[in-house]
This record gives sequence, C-alpha cells and structure tokens, in this order.
Amino acid sequence: MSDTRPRREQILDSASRLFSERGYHATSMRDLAGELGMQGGSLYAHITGKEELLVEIVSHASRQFDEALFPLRALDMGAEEKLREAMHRHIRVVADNMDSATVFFHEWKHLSPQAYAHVVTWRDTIDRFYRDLVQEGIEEGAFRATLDPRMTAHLILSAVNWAYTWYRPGGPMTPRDVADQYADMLLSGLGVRAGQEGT
Amino acid sequence: MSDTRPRREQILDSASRLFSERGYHATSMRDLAGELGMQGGSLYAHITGKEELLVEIVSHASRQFDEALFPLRALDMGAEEKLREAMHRHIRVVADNMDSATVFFHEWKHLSPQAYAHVVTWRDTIDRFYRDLVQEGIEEGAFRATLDPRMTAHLILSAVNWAYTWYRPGGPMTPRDVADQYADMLLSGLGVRAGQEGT
DNA sequence: CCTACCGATCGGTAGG
DNA sequence: CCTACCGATCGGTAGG
Repeated sequence: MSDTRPRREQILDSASRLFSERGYHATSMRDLAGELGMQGGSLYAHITGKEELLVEIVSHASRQFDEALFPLRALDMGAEEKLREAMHRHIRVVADNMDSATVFFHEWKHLSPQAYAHVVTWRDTIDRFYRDLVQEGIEEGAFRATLDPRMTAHLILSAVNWAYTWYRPGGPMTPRDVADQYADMLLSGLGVRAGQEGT
Repeated sequence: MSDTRPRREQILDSASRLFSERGYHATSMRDLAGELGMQGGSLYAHITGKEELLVEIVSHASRQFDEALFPLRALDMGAEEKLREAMHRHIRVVADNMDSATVFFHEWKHLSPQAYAHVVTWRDTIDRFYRDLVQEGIEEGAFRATLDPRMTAHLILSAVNWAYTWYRPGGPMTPRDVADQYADMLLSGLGVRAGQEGT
C-alpha cells in the first residue's frame, strides 16, 4: 500500500554510483545512507542487506542488455546492418547505465555463488548472440568465410563493452556515432588494401 | 644484506592473485598471510602497508606494457606490421600477467590520489602510442585516410585490453594467435565487400 | 616471524 | 526513519 518504490530506486541509484566509483566493499552502508540523508540502520527498512543491492544492480544491467539485443534475433535484416544495430544498442545500454555497467563488469565477482552462476550463464548467452550473428553473416555471404565466429564475437564484445571505460555521456559523440564508427572500421577494415587477406 | 627479495616477490604474487580473484578491499592481510603460511602481523616485516602492495602490482603491470610497446616507436616497420606487432606484445603482456592485469584494470581506483594520477597519465600515454601509430599509418598510405585516430585507438585498445576477461593461458591459443586473428580482422575487415566505405 | 593487542569500522539488529 | 548497540573483522603495532 505504502509507496516504497521511489525510495528503493533512490537507494539503488546511489548504490550504483558509489559502487562504481569506490567499489562494492569500499562502500559502507553508512556512506550510502549519508548520500540519502539518513542513518545507516535506516536503510534496512527498505532493503534486506547489502548484497541485495549488488544483485539488483547487476540483474538490472543484464536485463537492459537482454531487452536491447535479443529482439534483434527475429528481425529480417542483412548481417552487416544487424551487426551495426546490435553494436548501437549495446553501446547505448552502456552509455545510459554507465554506473551500473561499471558495477556489472567490476563487482560481479562479489556475488553469492548462486547469483554469480547466473552472470556466468548470462555471459555465455550474450557470447552466443554475437557468434550466431557472425555465423549468419558468413552463411548469407556478407562476412568473410574465413572468420572464426568465436574470435569475431570476442572482438565485437571487446569494442562495445570496453566503452564503459572511456565513453562520457553528454560528450560530443552519441552512442550511435560510436557504433557507426566502430561498425565502419570492423566491417571495412582499417587498411587501404582491404579485400585481400591478412598480411 | 639479508635476502628479503624472494619473500617480497612471493607476497606480491599472492597479493596479485587474491586481489584479482576477490578484489583489493575484500582481501584481508590475514587472507594474504595465510596463503604464505604466516600470521597477519608478520607481513609487516616485509612491507610497509597494504596499499604498497597495490601500488607495486599496478606499477609493475604498467611497466610491462611500457617495455613491450614503446621500443616499437623507433622501429622502421610498415604501419600494418607495426600494429600487428604492437597488438601481439600488448596481448602477451596481458596473457603473461593475467592476475596483475586484472588488478590493474579493476583496482586502480583504490590507489591514493598521487598513484591514481600516475595511472591516469599512463593511460594517456598508451592512448597516444596507438593514436600515433594510426596517424603514421594514414600518412604512409597504409590506413584509410577517413579514420579517426582517436576512435581507432579506442577500438584497438578495446580488443587487446578486454582479453583479460576471457583469455586463458595454457589454452589452445597463444597470444600471437589471438593478435594475428584480431589484426587480420581489423586490417581487412569482416565484410566481403571490404574496399568500399561504410554502409 | 609470532603473540597479543590496539582503535576503528564494518553489516546488521532491537526497540521505539 | 532514529538511537543505541551487537559481535566480527579490519589494518597495523609493540615487544620479543
């Protein structure tokens, strides 16, 4: 009946920011409470414990990625365009959730074994999403047949994930700018001699 | 006179592993001492404090990168080959120092302001190394003139740095295998239509 | 390198 | 949401 949702969301927002800036273990519940103008013990009227915060932040982040990427599977698009769109959406999730994305990449090792296993499974799913995308591209003749889908997926994921370390929302580049430049470089190659293999 | 060096190195090795697995703040000095079969207080016969360990691990890692990459500046090589060699060396440093590389990427935010500033400067230097490499490649006509050196450097750094999350030493792929595949993909592009720009 | 200890701080709870 | 408190653990030190 009582509207505790907004307060919970304030807590989660502050926790995301503090965990991303200082790390999970270096953030005390009193630090967090102070950000919200309350005493340490008062937090426990809204949450059951510190780890619940981490679990929710990580779950929320992985859900954002899922909701952005998985609908793409069903779309009837050329592989090049689909890769470009996937990278755009992926980078947009990172850009729109810089704090929780940072927590997601840095602090998931502190989850309980059960929640930890969830993240490992999730990572495999995202990996497979990009591997399948590459494989489809090869089969439809859009991507080079010599590509290793696993390594190609690693390369793509490197680009879109690493953005959490340098991207600054509000700067001159939108997520679409970044994705377009990355996709151009990945699809066409850096070299002027592109069209020939390797060295 | 007394040979404390090896013991210090054992401590640093164990600290690298524990900090990478559990994080800096979640690793207690007693955890660390236990790994080495001693009591918590005994560590302080060899080190001055916990942060000294983090500073040394991070400094060591950045030095490894410097020593691997900077000599390349002077070498007279084509840009494509130099990029390939830089990526190989960069990935080799990550692969040979998985623990300290992980600590380097995840825990540097816990450094004191002074050591923190050092890392920020270092990051700029590495960034400039790759930007210059790209710029030279453009000038010598090996790389497309339409490339943005800054974004290209981000893409390259994404690939070589992100390897810390998935590479497994002792697995089927050597650092050279990874670097060669990445360099092939980056230089020649994923698309079969490479040679034309963008979409 | 150990024993024994220090003050500080931690996450969390009781009772209101 | 606060006050007051709990046991546990932290990094580090003294003295040997």
